[in-house]
Amino acid sequence: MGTTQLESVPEPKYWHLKTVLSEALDSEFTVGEILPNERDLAARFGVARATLRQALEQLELEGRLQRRRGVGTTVAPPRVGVAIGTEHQIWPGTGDDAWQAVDSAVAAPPAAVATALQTPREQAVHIVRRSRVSQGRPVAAELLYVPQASVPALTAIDTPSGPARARAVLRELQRLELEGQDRAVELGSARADDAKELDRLPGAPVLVVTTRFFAEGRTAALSVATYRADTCRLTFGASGGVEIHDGPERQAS
Amino acid sequence: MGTTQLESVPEPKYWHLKTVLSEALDSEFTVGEILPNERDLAARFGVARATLRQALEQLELEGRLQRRRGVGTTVAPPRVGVAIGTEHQIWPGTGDDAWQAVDSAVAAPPAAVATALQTPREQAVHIVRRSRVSQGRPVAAELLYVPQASVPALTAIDTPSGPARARAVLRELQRLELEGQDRAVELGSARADDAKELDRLPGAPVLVVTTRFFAEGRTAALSVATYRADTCRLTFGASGGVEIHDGPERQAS
DNA sequence: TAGTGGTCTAGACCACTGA
DNA sequence: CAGTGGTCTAGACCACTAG
Repeated sequence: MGTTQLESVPEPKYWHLKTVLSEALDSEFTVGEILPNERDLAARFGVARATLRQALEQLELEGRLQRRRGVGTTVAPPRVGVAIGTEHQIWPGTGDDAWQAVDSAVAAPPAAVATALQTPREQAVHIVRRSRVSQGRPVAAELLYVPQASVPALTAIDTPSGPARARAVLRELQRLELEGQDRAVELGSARADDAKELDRLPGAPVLVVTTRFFAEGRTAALSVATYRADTCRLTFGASGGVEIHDGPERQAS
Repeated sequence: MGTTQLESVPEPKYWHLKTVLSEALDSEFTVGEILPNERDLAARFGVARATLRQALEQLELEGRLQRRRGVGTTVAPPRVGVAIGTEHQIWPGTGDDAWQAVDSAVAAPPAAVATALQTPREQAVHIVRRSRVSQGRPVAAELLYVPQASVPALTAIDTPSGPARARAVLRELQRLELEGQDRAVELGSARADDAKELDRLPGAPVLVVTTRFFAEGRTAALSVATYRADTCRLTFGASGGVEIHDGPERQAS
């Protein structure tokens, strides 16, 4: 019996470190400020650099910090609310929807995509690459898969390459009557190509938004958009966004 | 094995390892199968255990693996699609919506929550805890914040504690006319209490779904639900879900 | 109690950035 | 070029689970 040390579970050092740093960020740092380098920080807290890095990684995952090789660690601004749903209730590319067409090609889709599109495997589809920028920062990279059956007027020959070609595919797609759509959000890690476009390292955490567009009784297009998980908050519904989660907030502004 | 390092850019070992393991999971393992332990795997690939762990962590983040201390590493089943929006287009707790009321209390909310609710700081609110189970596994833990003004008929005294009290709050809430709602999804890391409920370690990656419920011209309730990011795919819209992202799929079955 | 994953250390070297 | 974060190593011990 004696002392009740029920929850005297030794808290991991990196967890405690994260808490301490998090509070320091709230009270002693401003957005954009550069933190001391990892070696100094580790020494200051009396831990190995790897342990310090474990705490920093968590904070970066939560959008509190931003780290760049060769530069340093800075205090990240609050996550930017990115609207999902409003500009996608319609065909992609309709109106100026914050997306910018980058490129387009005709190629066989990944197996999983072919399954969702209900097209035979090895059946080439249009693949349109788009990127989304918000407040001057790249926030998302998208691959849009469009079966050739959805844009029958397009022939591979008479269209230019690059952004113009991508826009041509989107334009043709908009001729169909959109009957519905389907969306899913899950956590993923950035592929090398997406990472480059998002200005992150490969493997960076991303929110993968998969959207199926239905028309003519089938899946007429499939969008796979990867959003930077560290800097983005995906918002759904009418108003702009919610400024909430569990952690303490930076400021009211 | 001899590593193919003939790439122009030296690919990190853990990244290459992850690719190799991912392909092995597709071809040589079945769901639920136990992998060799980390020390053996590291030796087999000729890397340090920390490096091997970096690859495993990525695969776990992507929902390919499941690791449990004291047990081992197993091949995870495909992510379960969890519907968001359908059972939340209405007041929480309406119908049997897969959520289970756990507990309830009256306390001062976190500062960020008070801001969103537009209630004065230090103003106590009802806090209802619910958990969501899908296919026998806990997938989400929710904290629902309800200002006392939204449920005026409730007095703190005459209601029992525990689940019954939680259900009473929900029941009162449903008397209001829901005027709209607002949702946001972002990446977070599990707090200690949520982690315990989700059967994960603190800091585990979670998808935080924040929903504001509007009634009587104000925010009548705020829900903060944390979903296991490793096992969940949040689905929106009509049909059940999409089975797609970039990675190769396990099997159709 | 044996075996697992989780944490931690104290180094080393590499890739990248900016002056 | 110097300084940063990113990768990697070879250990050690701890917390947890199950037989």
